[in-house]
Amino acid sequence: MAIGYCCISNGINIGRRPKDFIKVNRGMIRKTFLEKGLPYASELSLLNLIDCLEVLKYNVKNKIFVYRLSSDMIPWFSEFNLEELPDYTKICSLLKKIGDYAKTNTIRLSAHPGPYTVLASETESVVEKSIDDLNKHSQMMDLMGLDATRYYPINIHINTTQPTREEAAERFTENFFLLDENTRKRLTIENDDKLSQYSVKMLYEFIYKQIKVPICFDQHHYKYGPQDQTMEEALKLAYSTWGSIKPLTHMSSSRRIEDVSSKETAHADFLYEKIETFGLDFDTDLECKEKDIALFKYRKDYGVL
DNA sequence: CATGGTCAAGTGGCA
DNA sequence: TGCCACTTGACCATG
Repeated sequence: MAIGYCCISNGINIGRRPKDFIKVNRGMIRKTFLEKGLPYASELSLLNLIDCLEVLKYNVKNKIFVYRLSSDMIPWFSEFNLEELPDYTKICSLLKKIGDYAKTNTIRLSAHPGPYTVLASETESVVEKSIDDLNKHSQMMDLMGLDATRYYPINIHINTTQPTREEAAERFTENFFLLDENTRKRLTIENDDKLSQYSVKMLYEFIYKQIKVPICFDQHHYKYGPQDQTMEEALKLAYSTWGSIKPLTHMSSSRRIEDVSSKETAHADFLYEKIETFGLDFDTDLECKEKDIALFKYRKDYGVL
């Protein structure tokens, strides 16, 4: 099992002055985008991608071979196509470098578009934007030269249950076919942390059975989602959907351990429990606020690499 | 350089 | 009804 973290490295900036911070998610507010437009978006994208490569090098130095790419590397990407950026050529060559570096060093990259990506939305414009967003994630991976397989997954939640779980899931399976081919080959789906949303079993019944999209198991979400299986059953069912690809899972602890006033579904700074594998081999993203620092602590606390 | 108000997007749960 | 949470706080005007 290889363990990684998501998007932001906290450790890489220890000892650096704020102006020298390495970060992959420089952005801007709407007002600035309207004022400065594509040239500035291009400039920030370049800086983010340069730093992304630095983060990968830092990861290898620290024996971290699983890493989730930030979805915020290209600011305002919903508003233009990559080809429109003044630095398009440089951006392509950087993406290629990132992919080459990842492959040479066997880093497993993934992406996880967020709450605004609702492929199953009842609103047509939201579906269109979601398709565009997913295809753009896939396009970046294409430019990185990454295989279009679930070894480099683009993982999403269903993000809606309107008007019912079953109907939303059905829309998901229909809209799936509107995605670019490589996007479809990369897509995976994740269980939710709310009783009203999707358990692993529901994803399996409503979606996997129809379109064979593998299920990314989130152990923390499992605890707060519909309790229709034991954790072992849910993990094993999700595991069974990955075929020959090593499954990817998510792990985190409840923030309530650190702050009794916070919501139990919120994520903690660190992981406070050992990852239960039930004898299976899979990769894991730690979803902890302290990022790579949380990974180092986990290794130390549990004596694992 | 530090601080605090403000900030694209969709959906759902909670005070 | 408005805020929080979500895969991740960060931007930027001001002092």
